[in-house]
Amino acid sequence: MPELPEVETIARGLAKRVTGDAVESVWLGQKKEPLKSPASAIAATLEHSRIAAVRRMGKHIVFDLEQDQIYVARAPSPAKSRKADRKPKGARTTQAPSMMPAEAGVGARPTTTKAQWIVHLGMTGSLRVCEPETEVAKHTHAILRLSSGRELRFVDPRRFGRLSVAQAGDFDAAGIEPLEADLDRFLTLFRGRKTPIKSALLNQKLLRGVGNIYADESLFRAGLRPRRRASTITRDQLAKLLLAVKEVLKEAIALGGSSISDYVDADGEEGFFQLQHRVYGREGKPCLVCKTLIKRVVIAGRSSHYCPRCQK
DNA sequence: ACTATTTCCTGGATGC
DNA sequence: TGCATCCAGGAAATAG
Repeated sequence: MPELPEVETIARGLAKRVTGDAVESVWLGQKKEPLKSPASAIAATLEHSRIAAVRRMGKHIVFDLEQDQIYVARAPSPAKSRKADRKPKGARTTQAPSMMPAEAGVGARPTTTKAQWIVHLGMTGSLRVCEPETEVAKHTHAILRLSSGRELRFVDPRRFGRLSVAQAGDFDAAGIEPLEADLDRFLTLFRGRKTPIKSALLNQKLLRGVGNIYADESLFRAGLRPRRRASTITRDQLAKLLLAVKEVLKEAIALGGSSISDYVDADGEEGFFQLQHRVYGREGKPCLVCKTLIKRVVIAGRSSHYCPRCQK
């Protein structure tokens, strides 16, 4: 269940491995859930693009792409392009268009277009760099063939993950980055909100990147119960919460994230922050501070763990 | 405009 | 051993 620290770890690992590489061809599976943009748009944007950078925005992994245009194709009529988009079901692979230099026309100048490939891993999504001969895992939904000869594969059994493309600059995850938030901006997020603070922390339109584990851990460190109404929390308590959120996220990034279920980073390494969890997954166990048994309640459909004594 | 609840998915764990 | 049931959870959709 990749949250901000896991996504950060994965993005860093991928950046190390594929920055500067180019996408030669793309295969997309027939399952439609993982594709947020049309398959044709994803393939067209990725193919023949260089990966200029890989970074994290909230829980999204953003691949910054650059593509040299040899010539600017005449825009096809809408009806024609609609038809061209309708590909047969099953394996979809597009071939490189034959670009004859003559077609470029005299005086045509190469231009570079910039775009982005955006990956959300959902619960069980993973991106793997592997050799072409590696057996294709079950639930593989996308394979990018790279000019280095390797492949970048998107695997996601539960299909909560999402792939999309955007023109450069068009993609902007909602909410503020918790690690960049200052107190004033943090305070405005909760002003007048009657929702439980746990729900507010999970709301990506407010704060991006915090998920169930880090919400629970942050609330424990701040001494706040998950059900506390956001608007009833004092400025001082929110200041403490912001510090707790940043501290938890930074510590988790330093340890490579939390490995529960089968999370591993781009190198197949497990994270170690799960060993630092003080409340998450510890229902019925003694609080590490006061020995009171940790409670679990459901908020916004999520398991929420807290110490009834340390958190008010 | 907010807030709360339901839905989508599969694999692993549990119970009989 | 086998089969049914439940649970995990991010975010979009739906309902209130």
